[in-house]
Amino acid sequence: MTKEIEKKWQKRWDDAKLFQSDPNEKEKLFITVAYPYPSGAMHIGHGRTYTVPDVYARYKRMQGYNVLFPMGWHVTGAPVIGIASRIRDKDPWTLELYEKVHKVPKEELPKLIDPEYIVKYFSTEYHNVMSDMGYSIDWRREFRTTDPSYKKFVEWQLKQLKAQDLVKKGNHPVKYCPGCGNPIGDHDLLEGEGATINELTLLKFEIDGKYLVPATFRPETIYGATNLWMNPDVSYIEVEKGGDIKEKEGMKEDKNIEKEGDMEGDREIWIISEKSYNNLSNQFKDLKKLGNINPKELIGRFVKNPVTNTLHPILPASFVDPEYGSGEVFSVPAHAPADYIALQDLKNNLKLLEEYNLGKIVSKIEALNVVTLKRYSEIPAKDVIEKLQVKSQEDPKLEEATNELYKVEHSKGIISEHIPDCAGERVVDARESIKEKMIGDDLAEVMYDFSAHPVICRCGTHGVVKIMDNQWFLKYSDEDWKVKTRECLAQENIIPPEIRSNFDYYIGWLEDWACSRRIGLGTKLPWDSQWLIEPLTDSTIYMAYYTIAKYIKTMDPDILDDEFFNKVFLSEINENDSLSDEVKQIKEEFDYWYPLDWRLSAKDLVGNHLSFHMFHHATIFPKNKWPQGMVVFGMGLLEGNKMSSSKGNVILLSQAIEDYGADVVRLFLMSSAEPWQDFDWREKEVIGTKRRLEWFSEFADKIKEIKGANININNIEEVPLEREIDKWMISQLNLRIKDATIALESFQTRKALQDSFFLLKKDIDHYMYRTKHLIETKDSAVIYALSTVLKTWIKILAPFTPHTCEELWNTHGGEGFVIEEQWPIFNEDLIDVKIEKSEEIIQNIVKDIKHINDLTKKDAEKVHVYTAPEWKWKVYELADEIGKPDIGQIIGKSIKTNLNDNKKELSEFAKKITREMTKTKYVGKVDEIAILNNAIEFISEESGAEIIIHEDNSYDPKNKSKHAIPYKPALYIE
RNA sequence: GCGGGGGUGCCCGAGCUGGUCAAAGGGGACAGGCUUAGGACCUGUUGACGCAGGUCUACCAGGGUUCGAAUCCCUGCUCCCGCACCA
Repeated sequence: MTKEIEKKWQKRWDDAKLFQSDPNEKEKLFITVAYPYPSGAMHIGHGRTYTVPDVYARYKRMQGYNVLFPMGWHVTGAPVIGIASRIRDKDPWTLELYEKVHKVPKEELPKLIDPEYIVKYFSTEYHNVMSDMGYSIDWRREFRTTDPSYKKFVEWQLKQLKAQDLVKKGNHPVKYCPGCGNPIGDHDLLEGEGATINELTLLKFEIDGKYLVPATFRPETIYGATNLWMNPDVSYIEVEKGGDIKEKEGMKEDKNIEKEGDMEGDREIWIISEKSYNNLSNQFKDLKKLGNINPKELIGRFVKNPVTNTLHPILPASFVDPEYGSGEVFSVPAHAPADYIALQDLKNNLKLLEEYNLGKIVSKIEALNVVTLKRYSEIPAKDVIEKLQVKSQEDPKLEEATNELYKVEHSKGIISEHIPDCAGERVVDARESIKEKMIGDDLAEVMYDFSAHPVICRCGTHGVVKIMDNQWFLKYSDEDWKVKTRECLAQENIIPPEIRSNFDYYIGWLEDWACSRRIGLGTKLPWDSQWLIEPLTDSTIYMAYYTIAKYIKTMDPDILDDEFFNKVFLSEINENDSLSDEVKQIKEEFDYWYPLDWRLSAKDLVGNHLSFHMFHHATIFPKNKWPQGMVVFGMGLLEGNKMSSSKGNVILLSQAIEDYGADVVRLFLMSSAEPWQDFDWREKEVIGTKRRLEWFSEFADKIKEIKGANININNIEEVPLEREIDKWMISQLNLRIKDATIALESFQTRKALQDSFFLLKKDIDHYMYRTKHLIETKDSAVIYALSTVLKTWIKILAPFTPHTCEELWNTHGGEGFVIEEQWPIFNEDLIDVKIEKSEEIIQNIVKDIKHINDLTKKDAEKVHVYTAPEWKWKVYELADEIGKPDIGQIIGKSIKTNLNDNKKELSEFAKKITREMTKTKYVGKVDEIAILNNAIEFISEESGAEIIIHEDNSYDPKNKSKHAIPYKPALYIE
């Protein structure tokens, strides 16, 4: 039933072309949300992301804006290539994922061996589910990022950047699988997820004209080296470096290329572990394998320290990992707990000392201090080992000791006085300068390694760090560009505001970005066709493309040259231009919609997509075309756990629509959290949402029942309202409209619904409960109030639950589409705090009577009510004017204005009011007698007692009337 | 480490430009009403104490500012997120 209704309205909107937005005389609003990368089916997390802009778009249309809400598909990139090949290889994990989680039908599955088919299949899936959700998208502008005309657009953009000298050539390390011959991301890994690439410095220790090349994070500790470690049980090899220089050609082409050590060096022979060759050969491409070396022949011999020129012995150590670095370690016992303890172990290992005849050498080794630390001795490694009671090389606490010391030295360490050149410098600074100097003097090289081993590709091969060279980069490090981008940020609205400092941070932090790739779907670099444009780079200013997509999609791509895009996007129209009518129209459309008003996107894209978006707009477009606003989204949880397709912890959006209907899904997603917060899909609460929406649908029937006739919201019979409770209902309605409107203005969908749906529903419940004794009488004021509420309510909820609202609108006499109605405008005059107060007074009296009944364990038969006399109101007003609970002032002024002859009574009450005024806000005098009389039936019914309202205290046996306070009548219960 | 954001009642979560906050709303639990019955709906209870509408203790911990702090300031503890070549 629900489904039919939803389909019906979707078709009617479509037939009426409601969401096809073209330039007109109205004020425009252009909103986009990150276009999806369709490599899988849409789940409820995506549902939230795309519902928010739809709600906002619908809301703004009702406010009279001409809203453009388009959608496209970001299909460029590498992941689908991997997915396709895994499906081709019948990888069981992938097959199960696509069959069970993404629910791809059996007959479609084999077709997913084609990456193009994958994105086609899922972008169609996305399109269909978005339609089922009722999104108000202008589908005429739909496109994929592999469309020929889009490629032309991307090419134009890159050429713009190149012309502005914002593109350069360089090298970059990536995770790489030698087996597949491709770079690999985390999602391509069997093992080693989360491993990062660390930069190490490889130092050259000379022996016989060859080099041992241990790598380190801490080149400054070279001054504290005492020996080298090699693992006698590992195979080592000799490699020739720098013999072949054919790769130097690239440098001639581009003089801007940074000086790279591995290209400069002369021919050298290095000794490294056989296992590290795999990794190093991908970073130094001029590395050539020579012969094997027996480490046992080297142990006991001496190498030369590249900086101090001292000679260090080579010693055996089992802890040396042949896969890490070069499979060699230089030992700094003063500052590395592992080295310190390994040395201790060796000193005590007489057998080993004898085997290599090392006794004399080892006994002479003394730890050398490099770094001074407060509260540590000259040999901090020893301090830490003793503190944590590390027993041996094998002790697991050794790692903890190492981490602790590395951290402290990094953050607090100062280079000791006896170290030449950098004495007194902070460790962080000295580390950089020493590294730079050594590299400059050809005494060191930069190398990369994973933070954790092993890293294994899905194909089973061990991954390596490969230097991709002759890469193209966008110069996000360029200071002028950063300045412009910050300007762009400064003029944007950022929601939530806390994110602004994040953006600022990222703009500063971003360095040059590799914008070219070897594999994936995408556009070729216009000036270097061996490279594809990286998929974040091709999606920075695509919002501009939406504005003209409906025209250029069908145009011959050859026409779409630089001149065309320059005219459309960058030129000012003037009389002399000989633009064709077509180009002119396209340009006018772009100028109408741009700048973009709102860009919505997920939180994790702040550091890349969204920042790039600002970078590119800032440099390509003039200021008046810069984006105006950004809304950043939180994540989705499922029953408290993080949603993840790859772990199977998702509910597909199509499934949710099937189970609950689009409107329930929309309502839940919009009401359970604000867009930037994480929402949690809990089935129990979804069901609760469903019930409440049903209640809303049935509300009209309830009114009909009271009225005993059909309601026609187009023709509500107006009745003047006399009773407070009826005015109260209208007051609440206006209050809820007001709060919801303000909330929606800043995308607070949750607050908007909280006010306009959940709290308003409570108000209605209350009102109907409160007027239940009137309902049988077909009270015309009640019917009027409820009908008015219904009519407004349907409108307010229309952006959230559009199908339900259209249906209700349609079946209760509404004309046309409800989403074409004017958004309700609240009437400030009808929001009356005094009315609210009077209802509070009634509720409090009922509560108090019940409370007293409970305490006295008796049921009241008669309740006498006494209201506060005039002078007490005056005192309250006076206190309110003073504004703070200053008893002296309140009493003083009260006496001065002669409010009561009985000074004692006056001061007693003044004391009371100082306490009261911090609890209850003074909103002006209300006619308590009238209020009470209007509610006397209700109070009597609720309390089960006879209510007697006294205008004076002629009957007051227990002298209770003196307790009466404004807003708080005194009670005497019999 | 760098950067950002948090810690609220059984749970989730609002409030946080200081007083109307014992603290919204939802979920759960309990009681009552409606009803043949109810997981549906409505009403109420859900920190402690109190035989007259009140009092006390409370918003991570400790300190401070203030007539007054969940809300402002300092200190500590603790949790979450991002840190790149990837959408």
